[in-house]
Amino acid sequence: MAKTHHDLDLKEACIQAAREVIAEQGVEGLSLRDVARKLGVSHQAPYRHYPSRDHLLAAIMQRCFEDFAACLDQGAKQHDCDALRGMGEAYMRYAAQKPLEYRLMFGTPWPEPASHPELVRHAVHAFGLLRQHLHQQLCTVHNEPSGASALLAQAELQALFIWSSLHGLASINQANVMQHLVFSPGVPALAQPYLMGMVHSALTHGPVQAPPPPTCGG
Amino acid sequence: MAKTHHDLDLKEACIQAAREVIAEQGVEGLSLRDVARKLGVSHQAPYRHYPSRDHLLAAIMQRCFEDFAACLDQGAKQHDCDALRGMGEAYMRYAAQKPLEYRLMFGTPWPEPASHPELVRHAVHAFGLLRQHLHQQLCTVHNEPSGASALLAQAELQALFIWSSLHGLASINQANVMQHLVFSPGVPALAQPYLMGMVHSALTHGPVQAPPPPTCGG
DNA sequence: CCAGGTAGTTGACACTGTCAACAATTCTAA
DNA sequence: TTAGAATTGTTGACAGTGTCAACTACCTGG
Repeated sequence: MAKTHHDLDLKEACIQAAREVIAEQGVEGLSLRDVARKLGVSHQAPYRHYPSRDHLLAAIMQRCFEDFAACLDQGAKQHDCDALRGMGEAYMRYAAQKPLEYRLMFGTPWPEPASHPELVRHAVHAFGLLRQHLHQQLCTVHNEPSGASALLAQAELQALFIWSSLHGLASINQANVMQHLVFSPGVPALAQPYLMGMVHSALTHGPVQAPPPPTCGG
Repeated sequence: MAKTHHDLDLKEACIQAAREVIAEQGVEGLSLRDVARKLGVSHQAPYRHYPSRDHLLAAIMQRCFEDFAACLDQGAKQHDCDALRGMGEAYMRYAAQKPLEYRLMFGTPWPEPASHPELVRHAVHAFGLLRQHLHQQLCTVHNEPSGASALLAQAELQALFIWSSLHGLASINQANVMQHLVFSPGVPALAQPYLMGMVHSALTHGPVQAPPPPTCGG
């Protein structure tokens, strides 16, 4: 009885076990055979449920994106007087607390995307949360209907800017270079609030337009 | 004659060949045995010059950081009426033109850093260029001696902000998610100049300080 | 009772990084 | 000049991986 059913489906158990391995050793340390051993089944058993290692990885990444989006959503609601800041802090919290999952989502070359449309859907959804929020906010401020496409484009630019800054800091924070840079005292702790203040400032004041590149004197 | 000397040292030829493989297939596709085959030597020959695959990788990453730093330097000099913008554009150009090298430097888990101090040195140097430039600029503006430590800390915060934004955008641009996001027309092309304008704006106006988190109403 | 599908097993293959032992070449010192 | 040592490269092995193919146990519908 217990031998055939592994108390969960093997399909689900694979994801579970693989996520544990990844959370301990990172993606590079994940091998299907390890997962199989961990579950006490033969090295080919997982292949009954996932056609290849990449498919299992895709399934795991999908779960991570779900978690991540939920985390952003919760951050936005919790900090509801400034939902944008709430999302931003939730973003950085997730990256700090689950560095290997974060790396898996944003730092690992994806498996063939064509064969994993579900994964793409979930990934796009997470970005959509940010874009949607910014769009709505812009429409409220400008007092225009939410169909205005100029505002949508602007919201997308803002979203890309915010996303870039946050992702950049998160990514740099867990990069190995960071541990070897020597900063003035207090700088590492101040980096995140400072960056969020700068982002806020840029959103408030708008961009400074670039001077035309060829001639330098203005 | 040619058989023993491979017209370059084998040591150098390994780096060369490996960089080609990486530029074609990425780090994941790199195998020492492939390199050896490509050079027409036995699969163990590279081991005479690099104790392990990681050591070869470290040597390659070091070269990439040298190239990268040189690229930033040149960008700063070329665009000398606004050296900061020059560096920024050089940064993004490098990331766009050599995505796999960029990924190798900033997106790959490093080999044991303790055993590769040279690599660390070169990596730190690239960041130092940015920090140093900002520090100097701040000192000029504030008319203070360049030993002032408060200004150094501020320069470091600015450097981290700039670096985060640029790295974030570069990283997102080559992330697989990006290809599947649907944007309003013109947005992808505008993303980089917009972001640089926002960064410029934030540097001009300074950060907006975060409200205290616990109570929301101001 | 039996055919067929599902889930899991065993065994093989090509590939990887790495260790050990061996050969050839070059350098060095008497 | 020559003997020994060091450098450099080769061959062969081992454990590990992902994956294909063939085989077995089970459960289910007719």
